[in-house]
Amino acid sequence: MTIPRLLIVDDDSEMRMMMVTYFQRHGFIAHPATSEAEINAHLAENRVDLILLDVMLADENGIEICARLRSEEDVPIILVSALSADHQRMAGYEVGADDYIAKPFNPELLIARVKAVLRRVRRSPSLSYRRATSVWRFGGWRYDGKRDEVIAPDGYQVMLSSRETALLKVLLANPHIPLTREEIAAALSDHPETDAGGRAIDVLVGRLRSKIERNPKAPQMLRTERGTGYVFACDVTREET
Amino acid sequence: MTIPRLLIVDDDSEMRMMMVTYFQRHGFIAHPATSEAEINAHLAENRVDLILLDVMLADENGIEICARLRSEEDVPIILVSALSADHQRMAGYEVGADDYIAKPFNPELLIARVKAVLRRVRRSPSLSYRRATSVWRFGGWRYDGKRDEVIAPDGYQVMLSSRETALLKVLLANPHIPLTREEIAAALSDHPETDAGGRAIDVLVGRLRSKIERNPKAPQMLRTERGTGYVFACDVTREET
DNA sequence: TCGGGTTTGTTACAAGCTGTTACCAATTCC
DNA sequence: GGAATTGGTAACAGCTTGTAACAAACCCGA
Repeated sequence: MTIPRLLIVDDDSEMRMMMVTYFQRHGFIAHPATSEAEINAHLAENRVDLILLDVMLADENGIEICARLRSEEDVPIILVSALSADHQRMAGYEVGADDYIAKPFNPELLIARVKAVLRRVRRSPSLSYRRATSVWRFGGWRYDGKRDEVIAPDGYQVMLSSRETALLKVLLANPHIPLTREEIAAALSDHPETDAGGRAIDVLVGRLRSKIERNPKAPQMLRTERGTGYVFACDVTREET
Repeated sequence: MTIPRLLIVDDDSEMRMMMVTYFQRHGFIAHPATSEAEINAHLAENRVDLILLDVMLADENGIEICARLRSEEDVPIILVSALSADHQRMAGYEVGADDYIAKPFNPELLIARVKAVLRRVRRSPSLSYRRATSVWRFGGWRYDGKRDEVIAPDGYQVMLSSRETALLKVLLANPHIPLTREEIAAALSDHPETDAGGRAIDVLVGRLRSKIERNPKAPQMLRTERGTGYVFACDVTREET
């Protein structure tokens, strides 16, 4: 039995890190996130068994995020919220949450409920959830997630390294959404903090550009958002297979 | 989608019948019960999708009943109780309950939570019993565990060494799950530590690739997860024989 | 028991991947 | 305009992986 992988989504950094370390101490693999973009970025590259989602994020609504995730994913979601009125709980269950836990919560009870949901899911010998990789199209390009093939508009295949592919997946999961280097690094690696300081992401972006941009000097798709990070300025369609 | 069948267990007859009729009005099939004996009798004759079990029965303990049921059945159980202290809830989750709802409860919320559990159950394909399945299929290939035969998509038989076969079996048992060299070594041998240091797994993987990959230089199934190990990126089905 | 073929692990080397650094260009801010 | 900040990228070094070649171990029939 593999170790359960959780994604902890909360915009209060203290609470977020508290939960992450608490779960890690109890034998889970736990990653932090703060926004829908980060969730998507993380799901694009990582296996996740369960998402603990705070309902009140800075300027996003956990209920809506939950609804959107559920409309395409099957990943278990437990909503966490200071709002404990019945109608608010109902709203959570209606968008497909597996459980709804009120803050403040008893940490042990939280773990028990997480385990209860995981137990139910784990019955099937299925693997951890990972965003369905099928075929993606963007600006004439084609990425086949199953074969890991990137096909240029002219039909030729382009070879990407695994890291470049991972970056591409993160970008495809967040078209038109500016991503900071930190967000990208967090989605790409299991040790988000180690990447701090270096220019690894910049170089990686440069390498991907050199392979998928017609003119890497004037990137059309993988654009720089000066002072912020990068944006994948390209419409993306996902094809079910 | 069939109509969910519930079993309502409560010794307070008014509460019991209230719940039964309430659920029936909301499109469920609901049967009443009052004791462990009745539960067993009902389970012996009927399909049940979920049991709503009151924790405090006349002279029986819902927690213990839940534990006993769980030890032999996989039926979802939601505990209902006037006891709402954290340690009492914990006790419920510990014996395998899927949820624990305090009395008095909001009926709508109860239905929402029942649905949440049922949704999860439906989704996960029913556990396939460990029958002696000996034929596996993966990406056009066929592996007959009984005869130890590996048949290529073109119908030709490929000869694998025993070690290669063992590796294949490990991979077939863990499709889509990244395995470290250590995990593979541990699964293959009884002396995991002896393999440390060497490149035995790498070479073994290379040899298997050369036999089952169409293009061993660009493996489709037995992929490398750089920095981690290997993944069998291939859907696997087991055939009953 | 011997002798050949087969299987398996080890080693060594080549190739490829990735992060870091350093330097330069572009942009922004006074 | 000039300084400061930010981003691009070439070059490099360290590390990981693939695999050929070799040797030891194993198997099996004569």
